[in-house]
Amino acid sequence: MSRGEAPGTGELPITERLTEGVRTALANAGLPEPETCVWEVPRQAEHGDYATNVAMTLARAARRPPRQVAELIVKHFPSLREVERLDVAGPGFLNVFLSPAWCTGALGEILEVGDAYGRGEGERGRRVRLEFVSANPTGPLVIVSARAAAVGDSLARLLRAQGAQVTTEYYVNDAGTQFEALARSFEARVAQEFGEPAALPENGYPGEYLIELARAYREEGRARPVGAPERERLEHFGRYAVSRILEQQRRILRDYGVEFDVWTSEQRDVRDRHLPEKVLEELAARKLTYEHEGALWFRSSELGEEAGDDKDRVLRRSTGEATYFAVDVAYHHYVKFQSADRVINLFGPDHHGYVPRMKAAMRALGHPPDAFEVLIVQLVTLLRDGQPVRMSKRRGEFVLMEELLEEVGRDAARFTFLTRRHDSPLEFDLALATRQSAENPVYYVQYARARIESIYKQAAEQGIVVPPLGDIDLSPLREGEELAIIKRLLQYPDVAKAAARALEPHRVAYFLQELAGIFHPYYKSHRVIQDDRRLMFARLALCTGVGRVIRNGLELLGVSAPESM
RNA sequence: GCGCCCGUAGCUCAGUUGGAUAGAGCGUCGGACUUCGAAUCCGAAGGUCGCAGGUUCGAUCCCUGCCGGGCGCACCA
Repeated sequence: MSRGEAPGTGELPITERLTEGVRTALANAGLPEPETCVWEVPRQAEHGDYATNVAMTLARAARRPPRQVAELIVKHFPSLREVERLDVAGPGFLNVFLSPAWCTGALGEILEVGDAYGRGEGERGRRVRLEFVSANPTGPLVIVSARAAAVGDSLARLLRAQGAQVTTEYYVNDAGTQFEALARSFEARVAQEFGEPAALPENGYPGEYLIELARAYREEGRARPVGAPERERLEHFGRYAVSRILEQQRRILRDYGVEFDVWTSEQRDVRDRHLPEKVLEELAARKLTYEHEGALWFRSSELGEEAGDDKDRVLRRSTGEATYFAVDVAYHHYVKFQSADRVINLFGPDHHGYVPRMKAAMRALGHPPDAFEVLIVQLVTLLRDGQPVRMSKRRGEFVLMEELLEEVGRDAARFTFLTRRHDSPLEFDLALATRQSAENPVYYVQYARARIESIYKQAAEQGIVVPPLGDIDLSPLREGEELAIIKRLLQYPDVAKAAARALEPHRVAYFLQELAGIFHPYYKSHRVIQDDRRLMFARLALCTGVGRVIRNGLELLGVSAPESM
């Protein structure tokens, strides 16, 4: 049942057509309509290509046994060219068997849609603000940032592919105590560079990179603000260090394939615009603040069960200075929500205790509960030959994102991060990853695409002229494996859509592995290039479809799909 | 002590809003290159889904308790 989709975006995913069929059948049978109709791909072939439990969920409302509901659906199901047969099975499952002829025809549609295959409209009209990485500009990026960057960037791609308007953002904490600690540390390093005795401050940053930065500073012949007031000196050294460190971070991220639409400065875009003061007034006007012992508190514990925090939080210290929390609330309310109706943040696990107060604040300021989402990207435990590599910025020892990329490569790193759920901790063995890089699943997927290109190259060398894809007769595709591959390709739009909805890129990664996992054996046991021209062209078309979906899928993950490896 | 996340094959992890006989990769063992790329393929072994209850037609999934691991509980960020 087409709804007149815009050209180039393809037909509705197969499951949506089946759902339409079920709704029609229920209406014809005079039964109540379900809110949703969930389709799953059964593990066993005898259970069909798709199955739904809708009859079971509807049994109560229909006041009939599940199997009877299922039988009524079958009886009143409209005749769709997609469907060959409907079965009622087990306690009341509805099993759908797709029509082989329709499937091979659908391959033609996939080829026609091309790089738009798998795109959808589910998120059309939504403006999403997506923030990730946002590491403090106090040092180089480490491994967790690589994970967050992979997840965040892929989420942006997934949401955009579903029609959302996404702004990716890197928030720079270039103010506050950490900024000050950086400035003091750097000032000390510069002094040392000029041969003066200077000690790092108590909570300073001891890493090598500040020494290198100090050398660069001296070589540039900068005028040191010796004797200037402390505030000026810290501003001078802090700004210099932050801008250089950010430059480096941005370069590494770009090499990783991640570019941000917006780099927001806490100082310039929030504090200098006096947004914290403004938001305190707004919260006060809503009677959500109170004074206690000279500080201003937010009644975060009184905002209802779901939105509430376990205690109230300080917004303005007794010194008169706004807390990090207050600045963050202002930043979200005035900056992020000004240009978006959905705000998604990726945080590290050390910030998860921070989430309830932020949610409480967003809700207090009138944003719908689900408009503000936080995804916790769990830690990466780094191992080298089974031994944990401890990471601590304070102690100045860590494994850098740069080193990771050198050792295992961009594609392998991204794919590895994206084959895990973002909220599950991940163990990454560097030595193992390097040694096994040839067997890494990412190459398995990429190889399938490269192989397909290779077939075309081979065909060209033999002087075979392949007709335009649209002119190829696909009906010779009769093998079970061929049909299975096409059916898998047909699942792709549902996978892409579900991954975007659930904010789970790993679904795409697993799908691609499975697709490659049925393509490689097929390639091994069936010749593409052969004397039977009709069959050869049909198989070439099938290969093109596989390559197309692999490319589209890897694109969503930000992983390359080279023509040859 | 309180809160959040996590316990699935030797290891690293999937398991689609509760579905039918729990999967993949790596590792191990045994096979396959004179034919489109062997970064591949074929086969085998490997499980009390942490433990114990509960909810129902049905639980790896939901609820309760316990055990084990991670993280958080600032007028830090």
